[in-house]
Amino acid sequence: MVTLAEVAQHAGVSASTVSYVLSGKRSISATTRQRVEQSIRELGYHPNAGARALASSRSNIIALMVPLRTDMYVPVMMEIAIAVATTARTHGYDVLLLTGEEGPDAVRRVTGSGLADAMILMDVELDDERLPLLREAAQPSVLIGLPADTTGLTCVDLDFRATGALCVEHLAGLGHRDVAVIGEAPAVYERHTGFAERTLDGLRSRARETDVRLLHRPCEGGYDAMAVTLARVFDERPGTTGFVVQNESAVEPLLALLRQQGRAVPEDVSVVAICPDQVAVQASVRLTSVSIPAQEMGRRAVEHLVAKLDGRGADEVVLLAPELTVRASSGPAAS
Amino acid sequence: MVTLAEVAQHAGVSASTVSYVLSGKRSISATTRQRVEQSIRELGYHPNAGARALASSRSNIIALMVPLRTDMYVPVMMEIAIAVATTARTHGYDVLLLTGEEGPDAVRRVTGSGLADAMILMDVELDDERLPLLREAAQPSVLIGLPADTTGLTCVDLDFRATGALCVEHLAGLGHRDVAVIGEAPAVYERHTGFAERTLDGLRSRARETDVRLLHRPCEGGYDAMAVTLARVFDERPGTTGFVVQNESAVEPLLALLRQQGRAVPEDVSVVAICPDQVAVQASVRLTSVSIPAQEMGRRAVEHLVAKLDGRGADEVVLLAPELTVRASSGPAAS
DNA sequence: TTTGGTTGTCGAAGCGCTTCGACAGCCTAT
DNA sequence: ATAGGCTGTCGAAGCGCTTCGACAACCAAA
Repeated sequence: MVTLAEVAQHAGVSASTVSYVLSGKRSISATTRQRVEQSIRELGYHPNAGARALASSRSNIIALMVPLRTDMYVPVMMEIAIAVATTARTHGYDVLLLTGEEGPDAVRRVTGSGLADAMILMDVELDDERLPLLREAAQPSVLIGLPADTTGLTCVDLDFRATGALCVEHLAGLGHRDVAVIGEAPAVYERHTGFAERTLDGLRSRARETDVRLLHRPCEGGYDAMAVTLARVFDERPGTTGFVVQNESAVEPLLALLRQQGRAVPEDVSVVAICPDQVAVQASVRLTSVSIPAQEMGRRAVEHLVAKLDGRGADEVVLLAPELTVRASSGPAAS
Repeated sequence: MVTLAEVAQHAGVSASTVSYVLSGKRSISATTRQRVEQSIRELGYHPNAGARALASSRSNIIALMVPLRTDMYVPVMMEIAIAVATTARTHGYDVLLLTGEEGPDAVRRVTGSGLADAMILMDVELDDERLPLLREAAQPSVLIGLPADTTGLTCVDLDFRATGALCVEHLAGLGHRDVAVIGEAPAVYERHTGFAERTLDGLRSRARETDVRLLHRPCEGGYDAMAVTLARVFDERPGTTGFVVQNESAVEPLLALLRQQGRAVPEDVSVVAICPDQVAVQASVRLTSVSIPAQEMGRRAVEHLVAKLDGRGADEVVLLAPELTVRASSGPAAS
């Protein structure tokens, strides 16, 4: 294990000089810098992370809390996590992976131990237990998601209200009057996950404005659950011609069932999904969809955090504008 | 920020005593221990991670390298990652998330800086550039996956060879004579990912033994790619009655296409998938499948690592035995 | 009573780094 | 020539913890 002192000796300078070469916090003559850099390379020196953290009280680590459950949005979570990790690296940070399992304790542990300089939280509930801790914490944090009370917090999320509105608007514009919403699993609503409720909000308010009748049904993923839900939908509203699907794992089952019932997409029934683009283009019908900008969210979260760590940037709620891409699953309502 | 010294003062003991209470490395009288623990609680003390790492040269962090690409097995990767994180926590370790992006440099950075005490690598290629570094590293490591040369390494993986054999065996036992294998995307084979080749190996050798004719076709995920592939299969082997699918994102498209062509599953055609159980039961036909024990793999990897860190346990290759669950997608060959 | 072994506690050294103040050397303006 | 301001470098003090050796205090055996 090569140390700073050894590099200094090898280069014939003092330890502090080597440190300043590394950090760039004081000016160093070109010749000295080169000599030091040469020694670093020759000896294969890597600064010790612990020592650095201790001396500078900066760990250069960002903690990322991911939800423990894998009952929803797995690809989205993964994409966000990877975007966070790669973006963090470009700013010289590493990422610590925490699962939601520990809950508030994890926040205490991280803020108390100086393990991480900052935190990113995913899957935030409307009234999350962790929020008070974050407000008091010395370390900055960013939420991916939107809780009920955002004072003193910074959040990044898709504007799900606008997303809901956009979906209805699209279908209304095509002449659909009866629209069914296939929502997330009931459990998601029960734990008051913000995005699900906000989407519903957007759907409903725009439906009112455009004179669309809305039927909202939560739905577990999978074929069987979707079959039951779909039967109920057509039972209650036989004239349904439009679908908005928020549950990723209900999309393909829905398409299969519609096909099976002889309802053509998009001739008889239009489907709009809220899902990552990748899912939309891989489906058996290329789906008209509002994409979930997972990478963008991860990237933005890290950049906000880095700004805060550098003393720039203040608390702020960033809602990304939804974009609807028309593909092959939606068309004019049959009339 | 409360320090050890402050706790010591508050409890009326020396710093080292507090340290020994925390670590349990020396015996402490019950009364002293209680007094110290009381002070820790009252002051809300959390040991500083950096200081600890520096003094003990142990960071209590395990690095996890996940593949950057999300072109395959996303749910599996996610499940492994979460299993690693939760298992690590039960042993007092945190997990650092690294993406494959940096490649060998990431290994150097981690081993050089003492950032982590150990590493877990996913998505290992047959002849991975990172392997030589791992063999030399002071820190122990575990691979999830199986490279060509495993000397000096410890690996955990599903026995994909046996998995392939098991799939063929099941279909052969049902009387199928012409079996098509829908493989991973061509890129996966090109980069010599071990599991894909080993599966193929197992499929082929058992096919030879059971007198089954095999047709292997790599396939990008998605509906369109599957349609092209399927057309080719029936073109070349019209008598095909069995399918083994390794590419998760080809499963649902395959089922949809078969249905569309009027081929009933499992009456006309049997399908066996290699995928997580969750995917198998959520499909439009409940799939006969060999499950990928993602959680188990993550757990085993961590436990091996912890054993090594404790001075127990040696290098070893652990191949988990595959298990085939018969569901509704396979049945006797029509004859 | 002395000796020897435990048990529980303490003090001090040091892990490898950052950072502050000091200062030598030089250049420019007086 | 002198004062003042830069630049580039160094020494030393710590960051908060672990850990080693030392050593009182006690008990049991001789």
